[in-house]
Amino acid sequence: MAVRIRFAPSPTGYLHIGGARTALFNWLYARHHGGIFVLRIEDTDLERSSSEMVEGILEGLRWLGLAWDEGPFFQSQRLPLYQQACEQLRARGTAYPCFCSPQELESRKQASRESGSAWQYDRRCRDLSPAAVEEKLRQAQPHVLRFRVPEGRTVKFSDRVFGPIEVASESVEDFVLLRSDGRPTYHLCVVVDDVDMKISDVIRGADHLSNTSKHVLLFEAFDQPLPNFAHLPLILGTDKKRLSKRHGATSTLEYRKQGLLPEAMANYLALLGWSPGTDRELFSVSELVSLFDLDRVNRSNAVFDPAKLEWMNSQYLGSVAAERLAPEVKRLLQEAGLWNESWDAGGRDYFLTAVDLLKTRTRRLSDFVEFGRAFFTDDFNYQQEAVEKYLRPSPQLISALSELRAAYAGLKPFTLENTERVLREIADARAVKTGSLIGAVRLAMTGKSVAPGLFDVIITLGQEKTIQRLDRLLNFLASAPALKS
RNA sequence: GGCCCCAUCGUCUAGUGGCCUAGGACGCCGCCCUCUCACGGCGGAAACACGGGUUCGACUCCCGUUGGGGCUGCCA
Repeated sequence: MAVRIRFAPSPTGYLHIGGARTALFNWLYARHHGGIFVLRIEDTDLERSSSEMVEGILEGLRWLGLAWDEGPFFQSQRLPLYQQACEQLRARGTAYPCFCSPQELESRKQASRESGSAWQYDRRCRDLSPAAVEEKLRQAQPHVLRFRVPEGRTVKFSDRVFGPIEVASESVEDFVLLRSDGRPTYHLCVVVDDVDMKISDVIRGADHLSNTSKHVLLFEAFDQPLPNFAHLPLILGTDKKRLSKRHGATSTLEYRKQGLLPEAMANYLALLGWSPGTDRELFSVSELVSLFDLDRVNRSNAVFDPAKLEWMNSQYLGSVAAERLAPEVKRLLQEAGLWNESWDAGGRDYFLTAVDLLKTRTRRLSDFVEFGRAFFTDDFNYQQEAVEKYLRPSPQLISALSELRAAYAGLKPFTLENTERVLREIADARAVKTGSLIGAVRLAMTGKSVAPGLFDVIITLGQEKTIQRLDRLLNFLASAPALKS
């Protein structure tokens, strides 16, 4: 049987981490089995759905590289299909109109709660006489359509992750299929659509595990075979509560904004609830596709750990080619107003070298802008703590610096070896600790006490800029005698 | 409350009755490398929720307890 799977988000919220993981698992499963990945937007609750949310969800999926083969289909545009399905059920007697108003229901629910018993729809309208129903209908009494849950049944299905599940039909209530305004509900739509779209495997969050018994009953009512079900354990926040807006940046797109690489995100998400069974943790997307399958999906919920995600991102940042990072860094620099057009042309090599130097020291893309500022502009300040640490202006330091400046100005091949040799010689000759001199020069070059290897920085910046920056530091020292010594 | 599900280091996980004095990863701590930081390398602290069974033998199987999660909407 052809593998056809679907991701069916509801546009009542953004694509959060849990949704992204569900989408990823669906996508991986489809790719692994050479199947079709259908995207379906479940927007039957139109008050709470919005096109902005839809766009955000699509954007999130695109960012993660989860291309869909069919859709997006919108349930709001398939209403006739659901109406027709309802008529079918009605004709077969497996659905009935219910005239209880929300208020009535609420008060009865309240009453039963106060008496200490568990509430479930009391089926008051389940067995109204045909005449009574007709009369109420003629009076245009508002009503919903409910599913007639069979009695004395054990609903069974086998979940690919959770195994065999059995539920007594008594614990399933006569749920609503059609709202009083005629719009269908989720339970009806999923089943109708999964049948219509010939979905072979339903892979979704475990929050739907209990709902599945309703769906199984519906499939049966339509005389349709069950798809395979696979429920994914939920992703929880650090407080072990289900992930929600409350937990900060849970929108997937928010992570893009924070400088995450989509491949790192996908890699991290793949390992939440699934394991390849080996000690390896870093996988390319194509490796994930070939390794992934449902049989190694866990049953227990997982806590989302931002620290590990960030670590994984740093692994990708450090190992990926500078060319891959270039467009991302460019975007960030443009936003920061630091982008120089020449870096797309003659200055390309310089730009890529800078990216290479910085990438093992970054955990997020945004670090390129802050941590790497001195590579992209002359407009940087001397970090206060770096000044305090490396600029105790002793006569030796100052004369060593000016000697270095002079030596660098005349250095013929301005290479890594030469710049380092010269500096060390001067430090020795002036009885200045090499580390101190290096620290001071690093401050001159970057304004910071932390940076890539000094001589890498120097030869990347080039002779001219190196000298300019040494001059700037010398001026600073000359005009700042107030520094504590 | 009722129904369903889950339970290995703080977190993600490996483990499928003896290979476990429980392995890996993140985070944390120490050391090495070293011009700082990062990378990398080495080492350390850190877990089978509890109680009963079953078995020659349980992290692994069964039952119970506890804890956690989900559903219980004219949300999805």
